[in-house]
Amino acid sequence: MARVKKQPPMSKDSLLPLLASHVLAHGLGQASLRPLAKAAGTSDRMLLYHFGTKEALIADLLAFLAQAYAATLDAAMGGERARTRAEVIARILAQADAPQMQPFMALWWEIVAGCTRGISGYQSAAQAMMHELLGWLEGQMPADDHDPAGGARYLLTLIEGTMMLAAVGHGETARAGLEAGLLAGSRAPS
Amino acid sequence: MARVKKQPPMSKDSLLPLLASHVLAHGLGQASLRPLAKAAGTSDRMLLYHFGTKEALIADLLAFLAQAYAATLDAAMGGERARTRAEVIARILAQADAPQMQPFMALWWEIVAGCTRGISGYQSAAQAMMHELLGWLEGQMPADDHDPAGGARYLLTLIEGTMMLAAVGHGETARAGLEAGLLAGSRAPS
DNA sequence: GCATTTATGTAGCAAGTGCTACGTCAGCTT
DNA sequence: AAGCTGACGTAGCACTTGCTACATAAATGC
Repeated sequence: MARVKKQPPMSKDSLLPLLASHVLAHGLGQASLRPLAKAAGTSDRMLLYHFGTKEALIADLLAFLAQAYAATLDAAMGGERARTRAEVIARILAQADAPQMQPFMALWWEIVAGCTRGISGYQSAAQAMMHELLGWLEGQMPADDHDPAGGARYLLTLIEGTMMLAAVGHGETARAGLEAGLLAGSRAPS
Repeated sequence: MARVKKQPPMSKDSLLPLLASHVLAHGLGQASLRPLAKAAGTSDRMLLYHFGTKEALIADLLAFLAQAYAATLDAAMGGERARTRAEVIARILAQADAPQMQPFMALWWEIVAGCTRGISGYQSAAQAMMHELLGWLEGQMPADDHDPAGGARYLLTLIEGTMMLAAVGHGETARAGLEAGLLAGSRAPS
């Protein structure tokens, strides 16, 4: 008799990737137990069995997503160093526009919104992602940069501002601003 | 007989301020008809009667909030011009930290998140708010600034990046970045 | 072999969701 | 006076929400 294949018994670790991809596709705010369960091939009952609470599930999920984000960043990391700060920004914005990053971007603003409402899991996940990005940025700074640490923070601020403006349809505004600010600033101002 | 005082018959215009203050206090994502109605002193039935649909209500509400935001900005506008870009930023960040702006900030990220999910009302409200802020910024630029238009866009990008980092608890990162970038850039870099 | 733990299914509950059906009562027109 | 329309209240519907009660089947320990 062909026995029904017993899949290895479904743990948090096996569920999280499925849940994560569903959240990346459909958003965090609309994530409720039954749809999540269907996406993972189980029932809401089982999600609560494994995670205890929806809140705990979301917290675990955010931690997992932060780690997935770090991995995606690492994968996109390659290439030699940029030579100017403007070049660093250009590269990163190109990366951020890549389709593989889009779901993360959409998710990101939901996380930021959650932070302002004071939910603890959100705040720690957001800080982890920012920390990761900042570390990556420092590594990307030009070799001859004076103050790479401060510069990375400065560029991070510019980048996040640009992403936000892009998210609300003011991408052109940000691009014009970078043009006027960074390039004018990096050239010798007479 | 003391007649029951007929209050002027409750229109969109009389409802919107009440709805807006409820949303500013409790968030946009959790706003459902019955709580909104209670905050406005009516029933869900009446909200739908006046606005037709929850979606339409939210759209009207966002438009109203954008206008309220503009008014709040105008009220905070006073004073003479700043002398350097760094001073402009410092003033605006001080304004943004003011308690009266806090509910708007909390709301703002929900709007941004909504934009990335493609809801039309969100996008137009967000663009209106950004347009307003950009206009205000241009008026605040130092009198002797070369390229005030481009500079305002640059500063807007920096400001929004700073606000986001602050929202997720990386406010220090942004402050350090501004210190390293703007101040170092405005001084003659030898 | 037997008992306990672990993993899973089925049903359901109380609360909340947007929205509708239907009745009522005032004011207005004719 | 009759009829109509706009403004409101009361009930309710179908559905979703997070979560629980209960049963069971398999794995595991002794």
